[in-house]
Amino acid sequence: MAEEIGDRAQRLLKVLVESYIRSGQPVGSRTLARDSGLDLSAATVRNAMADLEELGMVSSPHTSAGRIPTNRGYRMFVDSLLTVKPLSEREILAMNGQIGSEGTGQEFAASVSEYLSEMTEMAGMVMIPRTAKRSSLRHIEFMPLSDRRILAILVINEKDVQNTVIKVDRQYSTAELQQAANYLNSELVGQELYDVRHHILKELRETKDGLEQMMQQAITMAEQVFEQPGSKPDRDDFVLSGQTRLMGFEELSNIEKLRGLFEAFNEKQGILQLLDQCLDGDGVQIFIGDESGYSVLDECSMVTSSYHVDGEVLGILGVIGPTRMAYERVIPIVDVTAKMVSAALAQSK
Amino acid sequence: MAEEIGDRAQRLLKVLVESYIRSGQPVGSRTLARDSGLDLSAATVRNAMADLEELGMVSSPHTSAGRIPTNRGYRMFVDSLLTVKPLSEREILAMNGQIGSEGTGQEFAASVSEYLSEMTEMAGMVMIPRTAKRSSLRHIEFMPLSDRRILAILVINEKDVQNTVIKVDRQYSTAELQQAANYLNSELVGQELYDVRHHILKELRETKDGLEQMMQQAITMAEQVFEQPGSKPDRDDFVLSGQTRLMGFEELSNIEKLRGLFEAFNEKQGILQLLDQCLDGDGVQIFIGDESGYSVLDECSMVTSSYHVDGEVLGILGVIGPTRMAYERVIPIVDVTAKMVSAALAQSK
DNA sequence: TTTAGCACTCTAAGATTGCGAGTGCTAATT
DNA sequence: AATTAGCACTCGCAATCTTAGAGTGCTAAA
Repeated sequence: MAEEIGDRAQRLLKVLVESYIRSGQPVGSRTLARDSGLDLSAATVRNAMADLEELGMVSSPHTSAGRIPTNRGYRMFVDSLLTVKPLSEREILAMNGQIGSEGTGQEFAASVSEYLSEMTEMAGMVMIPRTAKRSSLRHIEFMPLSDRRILAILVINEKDVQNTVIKVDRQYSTAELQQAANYLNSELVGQELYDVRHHILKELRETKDGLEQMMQQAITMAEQVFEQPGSKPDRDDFVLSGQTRLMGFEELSNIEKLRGLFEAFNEKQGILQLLDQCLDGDGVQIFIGDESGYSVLDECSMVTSSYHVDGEVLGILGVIGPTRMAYERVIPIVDVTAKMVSAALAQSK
Repeated sequence: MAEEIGDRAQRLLKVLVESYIRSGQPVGSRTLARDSGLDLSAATVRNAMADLEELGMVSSPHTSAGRIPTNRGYRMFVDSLLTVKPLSEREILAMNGQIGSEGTGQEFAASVSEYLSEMTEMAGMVMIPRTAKRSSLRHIEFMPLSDRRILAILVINEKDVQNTVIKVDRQYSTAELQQAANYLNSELVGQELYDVRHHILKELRETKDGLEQMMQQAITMAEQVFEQPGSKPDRDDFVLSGQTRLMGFEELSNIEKLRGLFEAFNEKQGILQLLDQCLDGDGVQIFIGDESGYSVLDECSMVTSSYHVDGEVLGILGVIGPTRMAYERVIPIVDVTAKMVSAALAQSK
C-alpha cells in the first residue's frame, strides 16, 4: 500500500494543491504541466496523476474535470511539501501592538482569539485548559447563600475569579465560613491548582484526625469546590471568535453542513476534546478534514499551537477554517501568535 | 391613505395570512375563495385583493403568482385578526416540569431560553436588564490584585455573583480593603442595586466630611464598581439559545442574510437595544420584520413579553424567528412562559 | 519512459418548449 | 351597484435539448 512517491510526483502534488487552494477549481493536466516548471507534457502529467489517484492523494469530481486533493493529499502537502512564508516585520510589529496583556485572562484570551480571526479571516480560538498547572491559588472565600448552598469564590493567578456554588449538609454562619476560609487560605494560598486538586487535599484529609470539627468540614467543602470543575470541562475556558466568517466560504455554503458546524460550536464539547489532544504535541499541529473522526468538521481544518511559559503548556490556540485554506500563511500566523502569547504571559507573570 | 378596510376584506386577509403561514406559498384567488368560507367567487376575491394590495397589505412576487402578506399585512393580522389558541393543559404541565428555579440567575435564564427555543423551534432569548430594581445587594468584598487593580465581588440576590476589576490610585493592603468593605457592607447590604447606584452613594458622599480618610476612599471605590456596569449593557445578562434552528428556515437560506443575523447575535448590542424598548410595554409585544429599523431582522419577527414580580418588570423574554411564523401558537407560549417565570421568581424570592 | 493524437465523457450554460397557476379586464347577471 | 363568468394574457417553473469546453484514458509512435 505504502508505495513510494517519486520526487516528480511530489512536485506535481505540491503544485496541484497550491493551485487548487488558490483557485478552488479542479486542476487539469495541461495547467499542471505548464505551472509545474518541470517541462513535461500534459500526457505525462496525466500518467502521474493516475498514480497519485491510485495512492489516494487526489481525486476527480467527475470524469472530465481536473483533480483535487483528497484529505490524504492535503496531509502529505502540509507534512512534507509545504513551504511556509514567514511573516513580514511589519505584520509582527502590528501583532505586538494588538496583543497586550491587559485585563483578565478571559479578556486576554478573547482579544487573541479575535486577532487570529482577523488575520486569517477564519474563526479563531483560544483554550485555557483547566488542568493548566500554572494557575496558583491566591485566595479562597465562602459566602452563605439561601438554603444550604454556599458560594465559593476562588481568586486565581492575580487575575481571574471563579465562582462555584456548593451544597452542604446544614446551614453555616458567616463566622463559621470565615473560619473555614481562613484555615484553607493558610494551607492553600500560593499552591498550584493542580497540586491542590491532586495531592494537597488528600494529604490534609489524611492528617485530619488531629483537627477540629470545623477544619474537617472546611476540607470537605474544598473538595467539592476543586472537584466540581474538573469533572466537566468548564465552558468558560474556551473562546471562539469570528465564526460567522466561515459563512463566507463556498465549501460551507451548504446550509446543512453549516448548521452542524455551528451546533458543534455551541456545544463546544467535541471541539474541546479535539483540542485536548493537541496538548501533548508541541509546535503547530494540524487537523485535516475528518481526520479527527469528528464528522461536522468534514470540510474543515484546524491549525493549532500550544503556548507555554517555562516549558509548561498553558493552553492551546489556533484557527478553524475550510480545508482549502492558505496553510503557508495560516501556519506562521498561528505559530507566531502562540509565541507572542507565551512571551506576553511570561512577562506579566 | 387610511382608507377603511371592510369586514370582508379583513376576513380575506386573515385567511390569506393563515394560509401563507401554513404553506409558505403565495395564495391565489381561487384557493382563497374556497377556504374563506365566504361563498364568493374567485373574481370577487380578486377585486378585494387588488384593494388590499393598494393599501399595502399584500403583494405578489410576480404577475401570475398569488398574494403574500407584506409586513404591514402581518401587522394588521397580529393586531386585530389573530385568534390565538391557548396551550393545552398538558403543555402547561410539561412546562411546569421544565422550568425549575434551580441554580443561579444565569442558569435559570439559560434553561428558560432553551425551553422557549424547543417549544417554538426557533431561537429563544431571555434578558435580565441591569436596571432591574429587584436585585438587592447581599455582600461586597474587595481583594487586591497585582498593580493597582482591585477585584470587587458583589453578591446579589442570594444567587448571583458579579466580579468587577477597578483601578485605584495606590496599593492597598488586605487589611485596608477589609475595612473599606466592612464599612460599605454596613451601609449598603440589603439595599436595592438601583437605589445604591442612584441615591445612596450620592448621599454618602455628601455626608463624607465627618468620615475618616479610609471611608472616603471606600466610597470612591464603590462608585467605580457600581457605575461601570451601568454604562455599557453588560453581555452577561442576555441569553440566546437555539440560534441554529433558524438555519432550518427557507426564508433564511440566503447565506448573506444568515450571516448578518448571526453577526447581530454575536454583537448582541443591537438586539439588546430593541429589547430595551419592550421594557415599557406590558403583555406580549411583537416586532415584525424591519419595523425595528434594524435591517438584519428583515425577514424575522420577535415575540417578546416582560416578566415581573410585584408589578416590577424584571426582564424580557421571547423568541426570534422568521416573519412567517405560527403566531397563534408562539404568542401563547411566550405569554405563558413569562407568567410561569414571574411565578417561579415570586416563589423563590 | 515520454509524448502526440484521438475518441470519449461529462458538465455547465443557454435556448426552447409546454404547462399550470393566477391575474386583470370586460361584459353579463343579479 | 355589487357580483360573477369568461377570456386573453403573463409569468415562472420544470423538462428537454443543444452546444462548447475542458479534461480524461488509451494506444501507438518516438
